[in-house]
Amino acid sequence: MGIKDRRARQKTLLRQQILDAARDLLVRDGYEKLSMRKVAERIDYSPTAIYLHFTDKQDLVCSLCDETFAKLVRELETLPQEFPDPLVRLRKGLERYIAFGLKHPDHYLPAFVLPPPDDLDPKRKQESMSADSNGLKALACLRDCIADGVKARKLRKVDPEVAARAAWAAIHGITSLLIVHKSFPWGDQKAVIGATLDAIVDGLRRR
Amino acid sequence: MGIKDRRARQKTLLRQQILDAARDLLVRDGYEKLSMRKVAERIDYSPTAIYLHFTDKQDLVCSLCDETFAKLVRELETLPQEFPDPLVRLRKGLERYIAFGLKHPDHYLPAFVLPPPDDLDPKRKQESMSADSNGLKALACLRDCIADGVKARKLRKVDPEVAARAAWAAIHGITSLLIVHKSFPWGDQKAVIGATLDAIVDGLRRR
DNA sequence: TGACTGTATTAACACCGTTAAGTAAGATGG
DNA sequence: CCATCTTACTTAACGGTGTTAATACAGTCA
Repeated sequence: MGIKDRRARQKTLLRQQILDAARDLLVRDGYEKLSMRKVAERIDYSPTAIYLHFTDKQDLVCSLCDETFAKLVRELETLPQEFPDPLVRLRKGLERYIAFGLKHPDHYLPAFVLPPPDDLDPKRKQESMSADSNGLKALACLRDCIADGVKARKLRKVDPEVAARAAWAAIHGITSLLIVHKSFPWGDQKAVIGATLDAIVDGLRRR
Repeated sequence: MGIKDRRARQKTLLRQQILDAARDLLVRDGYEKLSMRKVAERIDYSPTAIYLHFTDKQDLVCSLCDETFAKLVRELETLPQEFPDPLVRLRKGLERYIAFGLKHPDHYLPAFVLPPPDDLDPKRKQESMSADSNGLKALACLRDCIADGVKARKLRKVDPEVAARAAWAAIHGITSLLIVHKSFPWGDQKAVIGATLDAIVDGLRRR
């Protein structure tokens, strides 16, 4: 039954072609310029062909985002072996998160900043935020890091779940602001980033 | 020469009508549903009539945002007399900022979260981010509060400008995430907000 | 060979922001 | 009072969007 296989292979291949084209457009022209028609044109298919692989534009963008999440997670997962000390690991992890966002703004934007187009479809919501999604994996890295720090008595006895969300909020804040309001008079960007990181780490450090 | 006056009055009146209609649509149906045509329909004018009062959609939305900023600033400016102690004032101010965002998500979204549609026109950028804009006034409140705290030796000797931006980033992070990812499993929202505020305030407190 | 299956296309719908051209009413100057 | 001129406004249209329905066309299987 190799025929079905070949069909499936071709299908996933085209799917990846679509994803690649969309990502290209995203990186090159920015988020608001991305359109189904342009993606289709780039791969020499009719616009409707995309709908055989993605239910709609949001689905396409979500798939892109998931690839992005996966990439971010891959960068964060190696942290424990790189930095055994939970304190420096925390710092480095936060730094790496911000750097990732600033390096891939057009991925960060749809994944974290922009509101999901329709708040109505609950199926997709669950799916895009399910427990094993890459989106939550990244947060889990942070949570584990904090939990380790608490265990090692280097951090205060906080609820790692809550503290991770708060820390995430803070680094998301600086990341998204720097991306979205590029022309804001930030002064020394690195200083602002540093101050944010200091606040987070100092706020959690045991004293 | 009352005629010119009356004309001008009518003009600003219609302008305000447009703004009100747009705000209504924004609050009622959310940001992505806002369209020039719907605004026009709501005030019984043709879509193009709006262009006599606003150069384009971005201009309209920016004007809405500015009204929003003004409202926020009004809520923040009274803080010094309400809370003389810089430490509690800082805390209350941050709380109030977050509450404002959560209470008016459809104002907060275009004003702070969403990317300005085109990054090309430098004139409007300067205008919307000029030193005396309401957007910067809010940040100035925060900066002054921190500066007061440093002077009163209640806060560490930080650069108020940098610290204010970092603190802003943090509260913007939690505010925007709560708005944009409403269905995220936040657990106890208040706990996360509290943890963020604790981190900011504790990070700045003198010890 | 004929029916079936899945892939891809064309045409169309209902929107969108925005512009160009035209209209009609009211103010102004003679 | 009439002609002109200004201003407010509308209609029609352009080029774009996401998405759907109907259709053609290939390859697979009985």
